[in-house]
Parts: sequence; C-alpha cells; structure tokens
Amino acid sequence: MRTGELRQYHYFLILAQELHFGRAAQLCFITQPALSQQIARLEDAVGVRLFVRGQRAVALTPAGEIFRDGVQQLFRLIEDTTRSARAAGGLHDTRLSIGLVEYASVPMLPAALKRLRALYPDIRVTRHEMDAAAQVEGLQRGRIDLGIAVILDDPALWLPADGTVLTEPLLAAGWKLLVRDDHALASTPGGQVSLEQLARERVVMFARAVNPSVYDRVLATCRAAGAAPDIVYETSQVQTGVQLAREGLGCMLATSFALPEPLPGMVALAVPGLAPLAMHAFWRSGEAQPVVLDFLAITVEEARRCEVQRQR
Amino acid sequence: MRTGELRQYHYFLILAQELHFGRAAQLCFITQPALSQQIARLEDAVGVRLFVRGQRAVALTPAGEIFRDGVQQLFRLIEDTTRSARAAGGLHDTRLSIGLVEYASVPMLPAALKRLRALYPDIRVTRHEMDAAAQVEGLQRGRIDLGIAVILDDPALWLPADGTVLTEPLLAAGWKLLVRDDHALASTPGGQVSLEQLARERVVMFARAVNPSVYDRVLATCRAAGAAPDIVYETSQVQTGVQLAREGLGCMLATSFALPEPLPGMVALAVPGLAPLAMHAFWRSGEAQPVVLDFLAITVEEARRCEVQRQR
DNA sequence: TAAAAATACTCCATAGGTATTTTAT
DNA sequence: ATAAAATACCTATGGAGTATTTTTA
Repeated sequence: MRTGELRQYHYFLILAQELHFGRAAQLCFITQPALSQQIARLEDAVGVRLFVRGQRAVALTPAGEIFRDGVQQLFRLIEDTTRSARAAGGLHDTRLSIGLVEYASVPMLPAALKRLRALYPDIRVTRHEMDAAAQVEGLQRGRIDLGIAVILDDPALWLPADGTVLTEPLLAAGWKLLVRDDHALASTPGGQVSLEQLARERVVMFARAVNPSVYDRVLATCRAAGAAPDIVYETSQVQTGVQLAREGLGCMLATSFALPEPLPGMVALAVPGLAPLAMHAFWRSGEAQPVVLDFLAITVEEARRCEVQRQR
Repeated sequence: MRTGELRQYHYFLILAQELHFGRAAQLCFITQPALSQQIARLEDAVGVRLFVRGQRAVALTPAGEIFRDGVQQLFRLIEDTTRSARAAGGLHDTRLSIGLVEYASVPMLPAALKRLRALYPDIRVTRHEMDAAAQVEGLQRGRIDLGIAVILDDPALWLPADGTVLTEPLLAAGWKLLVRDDHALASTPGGQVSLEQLARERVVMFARAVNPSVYDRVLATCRAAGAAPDIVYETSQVQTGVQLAREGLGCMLATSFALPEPLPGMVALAVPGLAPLAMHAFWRSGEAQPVVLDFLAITVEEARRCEVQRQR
C-alpha cells in the first residue's frame, strides 16, 4: 500500500499537536518549507487532506484526526516491539547515570525523564552534581553516560583532543538582574542594565563552588569594565537567592536557567554586558547503549520545546 | 526511541520470510550488499541481533521472531489507519479497470488481486481483454486504469509521444516448443530447437486474433530464416493447445507465460531463434488514484516473486 | 573451493536549506 | 500591511550500486 514514511508520520504528529507550520517545523528540527513539503507528500500518499490551512489557523480535518489516532498507536507499537525484541535479545537497559549542574534548573529535565521512563519503565537514573570539566572526565571514566553542563565558552574547548566526547547545544540564556518591582531600576527603559549600573547595586549571586569557571568569568568581565559588583550574598539554592531579592536585600544576578517562572512582584532586567550562558549536552562518541542515545535525543527535543515555548 | 525506518522494517519482513540475503534483496528490488547494510542498521537501532547468519542458512533469533510479529502488526496498522483516513476524507476506491492479454497466463495476477482485495475489501475489478495498442488507447481514454500486455519490441515504441502513459517491465520469457516426451525432438541435446527444425514440425499456435503483432512477428522471423512452420491449429485457449500437443497432433509453440506448470508427459524445448517476449505494465503518468498505484506496485512485486521463484 | 554475507568505494536521488512568492486577513 | 504557508531552486547526506574481500561448510 502506498503510505507515508515514519519521518512524515513523526512530523505529522508534531504538526497535529502544534497546529502551526512554523513552530512545528522548529520542533521537528527542520525549516517551515521542508515541513510543508513533507506534509504535502504525506497527504499525497494517503490521498486525502489531513489539515485545513487557514492563514491564522491550521486545523485537522476529520480524516486527519483519524489518522492522528492511528499514528499515535503506530509509534506505541514500534516502541513496544522494539522493547520486547531487546528484552528477548538479552539487552536490559537498567541504569543511566547523568551529570548535572544542579544549581541551574534544567528546564527540559522533568519532561525528558518522564518520557524516558515511558520508554524504559525499569530504568534507574542516577544524578551526579558536577561541572562541565568533571562531566567530561566522568564520561571518559565511565562514571556518567550523559552530561548536561552550563558553560560560557565554545564547548569544543572542554572536549578532550582524542574525540571521545561529543557535545550538542541545548539552550542559551542571557543574564538577568532580578529586582523588586519597586526598585529604582525596575522601570528602566528597554529593560536593560549596564555593567556600570550593576556595579552600583548590592548583588546576590550563585556560590562560586557551584560553577567556578562561570563565576570567575562573570566577575572578570565586570572588573574588565571597571565595574566590580558588590556581592552581598552567595547561595547554592536558587530559591534562597530569589527570596533574598524579593525581601529587598539586593538584586539577584542569574540566567533564565536558574529563574523559575513566573516571579510575582519581581522584574527581570537583561544585562547585555555579560555573555550569554549556554547549556550543552555531552556524551561519549562511541556510545552504543540505546537508552543513552534515546535520552540524548529526548533531551535535545525537549530543549527545543522549551525554546519554542518561550517565544510563543 | 531510537528505532528503524519503515523501509528497513519492510526489508526485514521479506528477509524473515526468505531467510536468504540474495533472494530477499531481489524481492526488495535492491542488491545484496544494500540489504546487508540496511539489516545491519536495523539491528544496530534495535540493539540486538535479529538474524543468525550461517553460511548455508540464515535464521531468526528469538528476538527476531518477536520483532517480526510486531512489524507485521505494524504494517497492518498502517494499512488500517490509511484506509480509515481515506474513508473519512471521502476517498472511496471502488473500481479498478485493468486491460489484459487473456491468452497469456499472467502468473502474478491471482496473488496480486488477492493482495489488492486485502487492502481494498470493497474494490470491484473489471478485466478487459485487449492487446498493448488497445491498452495504451484505453488508458488515454480512461477505459482502463492499468494494462498488462505482452510485447516483443521495446515498450517505448507503444507509448504515445506526449508522455501520458508510462511502462515498466514485469517478466520476460523465451519461446518454448512443447512436445510429447516420446517425440523425436524430446531428447535433443541442450533442450534447444532451431528454426529449421521447427519448420519441419506440425505446429499448434495461439490464434492470430489474440495478439496480431506478436503472431505476425513470430512468423516473419521464421520466414526470414527461410523456415515457415506448418501451423496445423490455432487456438485462443492455452489448455486446448496443450491438449492437442499431448495427443500428438503437433508441437505447441508458446512462451512460458502461456504454459502451466507442471506438464506431465511433455517436454519444453527452448527456441533461441525467436526473440523473448516481455510482459509490461502500462499506466497513466498522471495517475493519482491510490488504488491504481498500489495495484501497480503489488503487480511489480509479485512479478519479481515469480522470477525469484523460478530460479530457486 | 564455492556459496553467501560483509566490506570498501562511488554515485545520485531526495530531504532539507535559502530565497521568494502567494494568500488571506 | 502582515503573518503564514506554498513554491522555486540549490545543496548535501545517505541509500544503493559495483567490485571486492571474508567466512565457513
């Protein structure tokens, strides 16, 4: 029977969820024209229109709804079949060890872990607090299978020369200064704060031990601009820092990685003078464990979902 | 989840059926190395071996058997889903009209029609007796949706210049002289008969009306070789011709297309002096009806299956 | 040693990218 | 006028081909 391809089914499901070609394309990691093409091909193969295209709205046709239900079943069946075959073949994925920067909220992690558990019900996940350098070493020594780190530089600088570790960007986030909405800076036009303005504030920051390299680089940047901030408090607990800022003890300097949404009574101002932070995934280049590769793929997907969410 | 592609699943099913990379590759319409690669990729994605490779035997592993069951379900699900969506979209494939040369047994047709009915339970198939020229005209006029014709020449010669009709070879077959096993020629070394030898025999042949162009070309070839056969009987019924030959009335000249297997008490001798016949499919280049494209694909597949069968 | 599968390369079809146009509000 | 999808055209990845090697009955 003339049918579509798995790739097309996957794209179809995402579009059926988003009902917007542009956003769905981002979640598919392709461009909008590419998605248009693949959906057109799929509709061609099935023989009927699956979506109604309005200019401000995309909707599923009745045929599309039926098709969606079938395609969802389809992917469940593929997962079940693969899992059964693996079990019959003696392949048991029971452990996954990941390295994390705990201070940063890794926004895609809860969703990623949930999806992982759906795929591997018996998986045991171990989390290890470690920074990028420790993660790369941990990967090489086999202590962890996947690392998620927050870095300032080109991730290539962290990789070993022998090419045994690979990396992929997950998210990027600029620095924010979190102030009470009655603070003088709260109504700054453009919502931006310069390093000079920052230097005049009492600042709450993450503890150096959390991520020494990032901490040092931030302060170095400020000093280079002749504007060393007055750090009145350091904490390894995000919530503590937010609380201190809310109480008016100072302003909290952090990236959106660390900031929960929403923050009632607070204003987040951009600090363009500080280079954005990037969250990267790290893993062994020779990785063969399906569970690790799956979790990597899921994490990348969920990171993209966070990005798309933010710009909606 | 890291899984295979539909193409790989399809190849896998065929290999699981054939248990022989070479033959399976033919049925997949790819070469043996390409099949090896795709199966290796699939095993890589699933994470376990699906086949045990012996040199004289390929077998499914326990994991492979489980996987096969799941993949079979998978394709059933895809078919069901597509069918439901089509129905919901108002696409009803209820009629399929095919043009055939009835005299030739079209060996893949029963299996193809059976598979078609599995995909389209409500289909109504109409068969029209017509030769290649009539089929091409029938396609253009919309009288038929698919033609299966037996021709001697390059099929391109039959196509209209405007490119509205396409063609694809299905099978090829050389001419055979069917004689009783007590006939003088039956023990010819090499099992071959020259045109000169043919000219000395009393020959049973298909009626000119069945396929005038082929009939005329065969006789023209013989005459050009100075060896016009003595045609004692013409029939439009294969079975009649075989019966006449069996009764010793003469030898039957036909291609394997027309000859049922097996033929007890008879010997089929090759006639290398006559160019092989080819069976081709014809269809409209702009064809959009899924049922027609599906039936075309099924027919091509089943034709290949006939070929592979023959060489086993 | 011979049959069958795996490997090493080469090539090309097609998925995807960029730029642009069309469409409907 | 603008947001969104479709279309045109180009590029490059990976599936498939050819040639060859490896494997083991």
